[in-house]
Amino acid sequence: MAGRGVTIADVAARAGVAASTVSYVLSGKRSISPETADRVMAAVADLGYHPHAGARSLASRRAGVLAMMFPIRDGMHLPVLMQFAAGAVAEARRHDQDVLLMTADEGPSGLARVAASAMVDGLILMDVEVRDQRVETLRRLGLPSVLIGFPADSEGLTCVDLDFTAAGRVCADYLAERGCGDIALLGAAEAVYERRTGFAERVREGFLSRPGLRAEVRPCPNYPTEVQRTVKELLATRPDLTGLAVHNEPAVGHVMHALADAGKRVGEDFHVVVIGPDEVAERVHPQLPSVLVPAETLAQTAVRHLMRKLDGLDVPDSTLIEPQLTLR
Amino acid sequence: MAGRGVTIADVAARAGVAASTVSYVLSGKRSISPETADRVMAAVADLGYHPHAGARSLASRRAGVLAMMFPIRDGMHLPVLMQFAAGAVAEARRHDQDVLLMTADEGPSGLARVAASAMVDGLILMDVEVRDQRVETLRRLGLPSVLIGFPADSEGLTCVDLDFTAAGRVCADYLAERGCGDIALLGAAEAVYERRTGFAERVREGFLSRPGLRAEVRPCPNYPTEVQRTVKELLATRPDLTGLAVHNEPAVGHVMHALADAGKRVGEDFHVVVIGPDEVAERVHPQLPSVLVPAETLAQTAVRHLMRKLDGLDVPDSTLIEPQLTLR
DNA sequence: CATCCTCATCGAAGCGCTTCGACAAGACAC
DNA sequence: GTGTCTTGTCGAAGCGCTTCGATGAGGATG
Repeated sequence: MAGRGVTIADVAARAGVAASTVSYVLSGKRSISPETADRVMAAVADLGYHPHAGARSLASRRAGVLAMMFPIRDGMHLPVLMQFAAGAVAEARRHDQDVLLMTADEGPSGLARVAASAMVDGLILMDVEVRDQRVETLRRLGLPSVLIGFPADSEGLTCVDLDFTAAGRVCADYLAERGCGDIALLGAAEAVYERRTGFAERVREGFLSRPGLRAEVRPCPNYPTEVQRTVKELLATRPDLTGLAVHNEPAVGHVMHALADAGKRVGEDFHVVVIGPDEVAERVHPQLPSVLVPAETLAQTAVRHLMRKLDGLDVPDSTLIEPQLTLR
Repeated sequence: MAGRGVTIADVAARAGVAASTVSYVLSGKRSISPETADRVMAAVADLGYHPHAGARSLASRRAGVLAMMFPIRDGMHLPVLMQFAAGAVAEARRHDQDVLLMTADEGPSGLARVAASAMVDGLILMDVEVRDQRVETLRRLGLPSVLIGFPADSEGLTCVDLDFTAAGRVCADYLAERGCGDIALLGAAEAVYERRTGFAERVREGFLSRPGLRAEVRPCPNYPTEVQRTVKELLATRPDLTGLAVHNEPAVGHVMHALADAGKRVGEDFHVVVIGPDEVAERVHPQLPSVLVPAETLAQTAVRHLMRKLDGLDVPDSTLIEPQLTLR
């Protein structure tokens, strides 16, 4: 009943077959008669057998483990990462894989280590930047991988990301439907723009793409006082503004405060929509509609793509996930 | 230079020694002459050798991997988990260990699986509850482990947690020092209290322990409208209240709003302190002081304790981490 | 100068699994 | 009844590493 120390030989002995037969029953790689298979499975259950992961990976050259490398860095929005991690683990388990956690500060050498030690079969790289050091190493290692985000040169890589253009567009649509003709997007902090120009650009593009609106995009710093100042300036220069999209998680609370100070009644004569995770939009007053990064879907997609690659199947080079608008 | 496929035999050949000698150089388990060691290390570097993790774990009965099982559940505060995860990975790497990510919904059978497959050497169980199903399995498996949180019966287990009593006390102290004589603690949602009575009790106890204050503790639901109602009721029944501690992350924004509605000027004639992560306290206006769960310290402590256990060393059964007050 | 240590190194066994080739035993054709 | 396929099973080799016992070369000792 206890699992510790039960080997395939024990199972074979109990079922009265050879060890290799047990292996074939478990992997299904050769046909085995139903009677034998039943006996083997019964023995497996009785003994609580689980194959030794190391032995298996040594013999089969498959570790049954995926690595997930995620960023730990200022300005990262942690809850989304966590949802992502949870989604990835759940999906990986459906494919009988486990997930090894790595952080970006291990850098390229971390990648080299797990690759060379055959510790993992594949890799998911989160929060990939336009110029990402790890990408070159990744190419060289030839370890199957999926990236979340797009590096400058995504040639030959498999990338998955939120469709930020669509996200921008969804926000503009939402505001337009509320009757706003004069709208603005309060963007991410400069630092984020610098790191990931592509993604900020795409949101801008989507936001400005709806015809018939006076729309503009402003970057916005993270510090509370500067958020307030930015909002005040915006309202001063655009007195007819009635709709605002905020794509800057830490700023949302302060934006709301500044709007209240300026006498705007959000949800009535003024409309705000957030691009960001649910918590941020829920924890302000009034609660706001939001376009969220569907972390779980992203994670699932990434893991599935990776599994397909491990199985030698084709996957699209680039996959964009539709944003979802949640009304509150 | 590429690492893939380089074996200990390759290193041995290049250094002109036996494979076992390479192994001893790398592990330090037998004395090797400096000259030989140098030659071996040079070969290792030249070839980019990393031992095959599976082979190593098979031969040495040590996987070099720690499992971290964390909860995915409503009401969990995700950012803290993430900080925790990051801290654990960082500390684990310092001990040359990797971290396998598991989620609580794998339950006891997940523990059995990783234990029996010798995939991990030890286990960190996060967010342990008073009545936790996994604890019994854990005892039976005999896998070295460290728990974050305290189950009802912690006999024979190694547990680490924030010192919640101290956290409650720190809040009361902060408010008292600001001249508040009449204070209250707005607690967590009922659900959390039900699951983890111990921890809520301890905060209460600490908060009420400071003599000379009129203090009370109220549970508080998560929904915005109910938060507002709770605050209103509180202010109505206790007109002289000038200090509030909030131990409920999603509620903080709404509490601030309700206080503003009631004409309280936070930071001036009224004081608020948060028990929770930095982000929550930073993203409201005005920013609030907070007592944070020192996730990183907790994670480090947990990993260190686990490593000591793996090395057969003694660790205290129970460790309480001091809370930290951050002023803003 | 023979004896006994110590130190550095080697060779071989074995960890638990997968996989390849071999091989009986039927099933089928002729 | 001989020959040819399948089908189900077995035995053995080998994955890359650690570890144990053995060995040989010097030093120290008497």
